[in-house]
Amino acid sequence: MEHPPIDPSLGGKAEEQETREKILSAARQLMAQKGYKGATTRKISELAGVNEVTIFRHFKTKVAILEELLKDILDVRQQLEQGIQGEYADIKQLLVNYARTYFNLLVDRKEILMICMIEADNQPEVVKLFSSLPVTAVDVLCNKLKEFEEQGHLPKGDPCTAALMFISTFFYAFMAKYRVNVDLDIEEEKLFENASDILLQGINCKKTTKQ
Amino acid sequence: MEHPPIDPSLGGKAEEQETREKILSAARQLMAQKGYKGATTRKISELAGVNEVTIFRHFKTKVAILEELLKDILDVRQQLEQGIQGEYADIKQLLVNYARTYFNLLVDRKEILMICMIEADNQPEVVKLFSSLPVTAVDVLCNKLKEFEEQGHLPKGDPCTAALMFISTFFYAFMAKYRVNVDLDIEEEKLFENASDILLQGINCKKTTKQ
DNA sequence: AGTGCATGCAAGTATTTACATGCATGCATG
DNA sequence: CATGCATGCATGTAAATACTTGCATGCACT
Repeated sequence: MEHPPIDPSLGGKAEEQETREKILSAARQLMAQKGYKGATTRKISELAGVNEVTIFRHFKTKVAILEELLKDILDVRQQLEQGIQGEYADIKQLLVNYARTYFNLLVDRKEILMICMIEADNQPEVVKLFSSLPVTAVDVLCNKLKEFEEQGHLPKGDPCTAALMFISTFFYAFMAKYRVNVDLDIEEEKLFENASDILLQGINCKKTTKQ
Repeated sequence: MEHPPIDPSLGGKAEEQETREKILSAARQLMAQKGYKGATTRKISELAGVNEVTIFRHFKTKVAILEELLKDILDVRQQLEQGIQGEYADIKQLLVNYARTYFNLLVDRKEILMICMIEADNQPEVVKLFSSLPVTAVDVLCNKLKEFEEQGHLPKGDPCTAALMFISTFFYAFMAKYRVNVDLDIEEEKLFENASDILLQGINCKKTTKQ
């Protein structure tokens, strides 16, 4: 019923794109909440504001919608590595920045991540997609910490566990906020900062750090 | 078809209890994997090795099964507090012990926790049940750390974030292992210990701690 | 004016699913 | 032996669900 703005660069496809996007968006939202089975094609069509048949004109089957949605998780490593490459005043600033980058990546993909989590056992490939984000985040951070250790900027330790703890913290904060709606009683920026402090100094350590 | 061993203490109810338990166990397993909708009464009956009708002789409706399952999460605080009360050689030992206690509590309830996570948006009360475990774990640990700070065993800091980081680590490890089947490349006991070390000393700190 | 294309609407189909009913079986206990 | 009780089995039902088909509408572009 809606018609495309006259935009020659899009050809005649603007309308099609729009409905397709509306369907995908509605499906993403519903599947994240209710799971694949809970997101019926009827509900999707209602939320998208289109007729149910229209869904099947755009997607051969319901799983095709899911498969389309799942394409959005990939290529995360690059963004994470970018967030860790720049110049920072000190390691703490790097950590705070990395925490923010990672948390925002999670939030940007929250619906798809939820779908993967919920559907983990029904769609096996989904597992890899889901886990790839935190696993990559741990890996990238771990490598950076190792680098610091080799350069003498950090004492030798267990960078993998450290990275795991750091990433876990924001993974949990993310789940608490967007899946379970628990209030953690701490602002995100404050959490990034305090967690970075604790990761660096621990809770039992005098603050005697250089730089 | 099976008949109860002659056990007067159980009266004539042993048989009934047994099938009931078989149904609950099958439902727990399936719902944790496939979600509430994915666990059809037919599949439950097959896994339980009973006839589908038998399910409805024991439970009025399918949700009644779910409700029954959800009763198992409660009363966690007591167990967590017990695990933190005893005498320990040093704070690190206390942390390692607490980590183990918490992780085991998660593992013991893994199916129900997964169900809660998956069904979070469909069964609203479920959310509270699910979140209660990590939230309580953070709370109990946070209180203990505050106590240490007041007694001068730890410098003043941010015990809440510290507790959150610690609990998050094992929450993530738990999810990785039991939901996503990711191998973290570290044994659990080792993880408990290394995480405790890092929480206490950080990664940028000379080991000059009294305990 | 005419053609194509995306969509809406009404109706239908085959399957799945939660749940019901009636009947038969077999053990246990009085 | 008789009664009760838990279960199996066959069958049924009403709703939901993924997906189909046929037809009408209205905009866009030629």
